[in-house]
Amino acid sequence: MEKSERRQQILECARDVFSKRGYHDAKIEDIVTAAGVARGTFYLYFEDKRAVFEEIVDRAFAQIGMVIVRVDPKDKGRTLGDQVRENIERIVTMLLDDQATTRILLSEAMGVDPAFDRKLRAFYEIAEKLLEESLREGQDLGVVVPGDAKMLAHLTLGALKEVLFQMVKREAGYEKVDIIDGVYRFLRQGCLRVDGS
Amino acid sequence: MEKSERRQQILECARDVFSKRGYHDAKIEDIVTAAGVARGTFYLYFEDKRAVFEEIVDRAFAQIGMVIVRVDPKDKGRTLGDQVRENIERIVTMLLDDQATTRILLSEAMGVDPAFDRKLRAFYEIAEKLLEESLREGQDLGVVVPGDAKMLAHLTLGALKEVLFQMVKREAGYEKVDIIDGVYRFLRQGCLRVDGS
DNA sequence: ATAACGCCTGACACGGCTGTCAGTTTCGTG
DNA sequence: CACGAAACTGACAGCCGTGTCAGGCGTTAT
Repeated sequence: MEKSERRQQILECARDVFSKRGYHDAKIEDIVTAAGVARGTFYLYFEDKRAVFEEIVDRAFAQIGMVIVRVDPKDKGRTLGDQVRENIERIVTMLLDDQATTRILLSEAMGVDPAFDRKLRAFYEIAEKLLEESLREGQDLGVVVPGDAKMLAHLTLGALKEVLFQMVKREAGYEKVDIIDGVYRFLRQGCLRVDGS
Repeated sequence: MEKSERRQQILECARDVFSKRGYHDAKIEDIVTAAGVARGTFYLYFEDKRAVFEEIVDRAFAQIGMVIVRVDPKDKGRTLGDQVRENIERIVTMLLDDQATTRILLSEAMGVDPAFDRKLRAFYEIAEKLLEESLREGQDLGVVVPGDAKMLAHLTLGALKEVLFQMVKREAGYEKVDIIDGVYRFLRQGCLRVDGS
């Protein structure tokens, strides 16, 4: 078996094990057993446990980064709403496509170790800033409600994250299109229809 | 020092240590050092590490349970909107009041061990079911948008959780009232004002 | 004074997991 | 086939944190 091939195989097995057991409960032994190789082989391809984990997360982040497209108000072909919706669709599609990794991102990644936590936060902060800026632009254009853009970004991301988390954690069987639709409508109109303040 | 007093003291120190370092990175040594007692003393009051952690989480859940009040459509004194808002206010107040515990609940609790994870999920499921039912009632009354009530529950809880998480994780200085307001408005009207589907 | 009690102590044994490395097998090449 | 290189193996040493327990110390009762 070729070197890069084996590496990839171990990486995938590690991903599955992390996804199932969580970072701390995943033993190197589990990974190598899943991959059908000996303990030592693992260390030929990866520095240590944390290094594999980091690579899994890094790849996932890179993919997410690729998939987000800035909304363009001047695009005459598609409405702003469509563009937003398409972003949601691309993100959801990607995450549902590799559910094991998504499970890792959304529930196991935090609490690995302090240094790793910082790294994670740095990424989230970038994503968040991007969304926040977009929202602020949207406010100037009058397509986003006024108010603290940063908080709106948190609210939005939180809602999306939770639904996806539920989707991958329990194997709750939403259809992809239902998720996209549900999230989009929630962003457009919230959920309450009460009078008052 | 009295028994119950010491117990409480160790509990609080444990909470702080867990909050700062996360469950796995928190050593018994850290806890007893913080409490200014010897290693053995800890084990006079708690079965083991996991038992303290469980107690911290249990107490927090109990408190949350106390604080949620069912919305009553027949209440003539307060509108439904006010009642929802008051629920948000009570929850937010409680969680911001003990930020260390909130930090534990929102970021360290998952991934402790498989058995504990199940327990956590059970709780969330109850909270979720409660909200889901309320939303469904609301839909019958026409004060909640139509659509999958379970998904609306996830979206709502996710948005709330994320904002609180940001609040306690970074020491981002929102005012309590801003959070309550932000969340409430998000639930009432979402954030997008675009045309189309 | 001393016994009995409650509370506390910290050195230590134990177990589990990691990362290593000397040795083995497999592969490719002349 | 024979030889070197490359890939793999798994027993093992070392580490680290846990939970224990035999004993210490102060206080109250006799």
